Amino acid sequence: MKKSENPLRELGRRERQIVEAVVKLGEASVSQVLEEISDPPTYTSIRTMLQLLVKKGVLQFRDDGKRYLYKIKANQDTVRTAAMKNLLATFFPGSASVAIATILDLVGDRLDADELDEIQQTIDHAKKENR
Amino acid sequence: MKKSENPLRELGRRERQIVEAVVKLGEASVSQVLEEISDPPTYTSIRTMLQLLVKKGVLQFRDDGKRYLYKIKANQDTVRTAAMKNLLATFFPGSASVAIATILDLVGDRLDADELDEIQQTIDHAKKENR
DNA sequence: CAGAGGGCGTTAATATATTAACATGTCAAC
DNA sequence: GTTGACATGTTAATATATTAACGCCCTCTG
Repeated sequence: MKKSENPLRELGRRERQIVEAVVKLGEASVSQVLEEISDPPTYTSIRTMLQLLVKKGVLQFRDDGKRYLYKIKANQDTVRTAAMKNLLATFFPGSASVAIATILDLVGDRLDADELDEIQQTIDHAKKENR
Repeated sequence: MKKSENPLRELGRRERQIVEAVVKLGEASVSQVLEEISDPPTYTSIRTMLQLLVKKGVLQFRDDGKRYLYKIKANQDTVRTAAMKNLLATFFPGSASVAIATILDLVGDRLDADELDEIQQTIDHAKKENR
């Protein structure tokens, strides 16, 4: 099967939806994926897709007692970074600050002081790097 | 055709790729989309997809002399925000700071002082809001 | 132990996405 | 004025994604 820098971009609608569910859950059974999806097909269909995605090399699975648990094959961080990179290039070309503003806007209230501090530190760090 | 909060999520592989190209370019002709895509099919194929996407209500087009220019139908900001929201929920569940750190990491060197200041101001603003 | 619930393996049918051929039209250059 | 580049309209073939049926195997429970 074909290998890509960003396997997530090579997928169809449903495939993508399922992979995203798995990524979000970290590691998931068929049932969990089923619950995660808002407009799900049958249990069997999801299972077929998961198998297909394994065959394509996007997911991997392991035995957990009597059922399987699926997770993404590539490194989590790699996938995250690739996804963010793509998003920036597509929706926020050359304006990191706008992207960050959008995040802050989205997170809104649910942002506690600790997280804000973490972000502040990250910024400070970037400033030093850039000096 | 069906309408969705986030039309980008309803698309197949190629459809998505094409829409992303259009979004990135803001407004684009068939040729421009063709150039934007790394592994493009024929000119005619892209044209068919663009037409289909118009029929689906994802894109709109207008006459520009002898050719058409396509752009996304929904509001740009809405699309941006929806895309970011989805990315956060999927890849950075509950960790806005990690997402921001990832951005800063990605942007890296290409980040000039002005942009850093803008970001800083955004953070400051968020801090006040949150007090 | 019979039956229900839940899981997997295999295979097939269907829907949709994807690619592209063919016919036409326009404009600019030779 | 004829040719070539580039554009569109229409229609069809093909590939792929998507859905799901069917059969079998466990394990729990009445």
